[in-house]
Amino acid sequence: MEETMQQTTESVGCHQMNRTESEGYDGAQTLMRIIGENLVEVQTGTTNLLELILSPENLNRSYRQVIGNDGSGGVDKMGTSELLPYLNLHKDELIEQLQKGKYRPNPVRRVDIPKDNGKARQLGIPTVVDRFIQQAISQVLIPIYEREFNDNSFGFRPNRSAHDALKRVQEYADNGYHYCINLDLERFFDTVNHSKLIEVLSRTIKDGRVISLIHHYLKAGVMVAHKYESTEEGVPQGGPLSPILSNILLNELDKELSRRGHPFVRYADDCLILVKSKRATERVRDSISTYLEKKLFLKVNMEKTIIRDVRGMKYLGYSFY
DNA sequence: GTCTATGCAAC
RNA sequence: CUUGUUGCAUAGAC
Repeated sequence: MEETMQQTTESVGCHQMNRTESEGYDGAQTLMRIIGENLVEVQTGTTNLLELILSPENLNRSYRQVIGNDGSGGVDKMGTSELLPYLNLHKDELIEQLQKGKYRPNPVRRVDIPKDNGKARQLGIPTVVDRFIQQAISQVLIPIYEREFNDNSFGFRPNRSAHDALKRVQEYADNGYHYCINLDLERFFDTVNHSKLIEVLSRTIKDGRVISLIHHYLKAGVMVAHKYESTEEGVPQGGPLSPILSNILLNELDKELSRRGHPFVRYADDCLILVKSKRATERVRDSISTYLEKKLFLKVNMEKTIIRDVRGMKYLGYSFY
């Protein structure tokens, strides 16, 4: 075990780019330190973001996260156990391709899993190497976007739990917001509009190479029973990068709700809008639905979008009473 | 405070 | 070869 970790540090942490571009490498090191220690001062407009993603520290963290997540209880860790040998052989080539914008992600693997309600959830599972790279991207985007995200957004974010979200709903309810609209976005992950997401990303991320890499991940396609299918929309359910991408897009919804003065609580795609009067509920529901469809290109499921008194409302697995 | 390992939950 | 992010709990090592 300890030997494996030692190997890890050497293989993933070893940096061949250091020889050819020591200046860029040192810059990345510095940026890494700034992001880690002081979120406020990092310049998101940097064009050095890719170097930050490919820095040894970030890649090491990414490796350990990907390995650690696999159910390594004992028997089945075949997928991730192959990552270290692969990186030992190909990491220089991999990093070079990523730097030159030549890297092409592999299609995701389609796996259907049954949901509670009997329907199937379609997972899109990237290869271990792509999970590794996506994790590295995610780790750099998280501190950048944590500053931009809304205080009422709770899903997929560090130091924020579903319980925190419920407490926030309770606070609003106690302050006179007795009615709520529970928006249901139809197959949200599968219907994310690539152009819109890239547009929103580009406002903050100024390193075109990173934008391009993420775009390639969105378009990587999917293998369904040994047949390739292109992906024109959606983010893969199962990619390490997908949670933050979903929050980046839905942060636009948060901003719109704030602009209109509507209190809300959002956990991933599960959004609760709170209003004081019953009469306002349908008007708000309809205008926000129009916004989601026209501006964010997301479909609202009107049948499953429920309006009711907060008391008795079921949210994030709990009921209010 | 950092880090391993189980287990549960939300989406 | 059922993936992912996040949170909580328990045990243990510094």
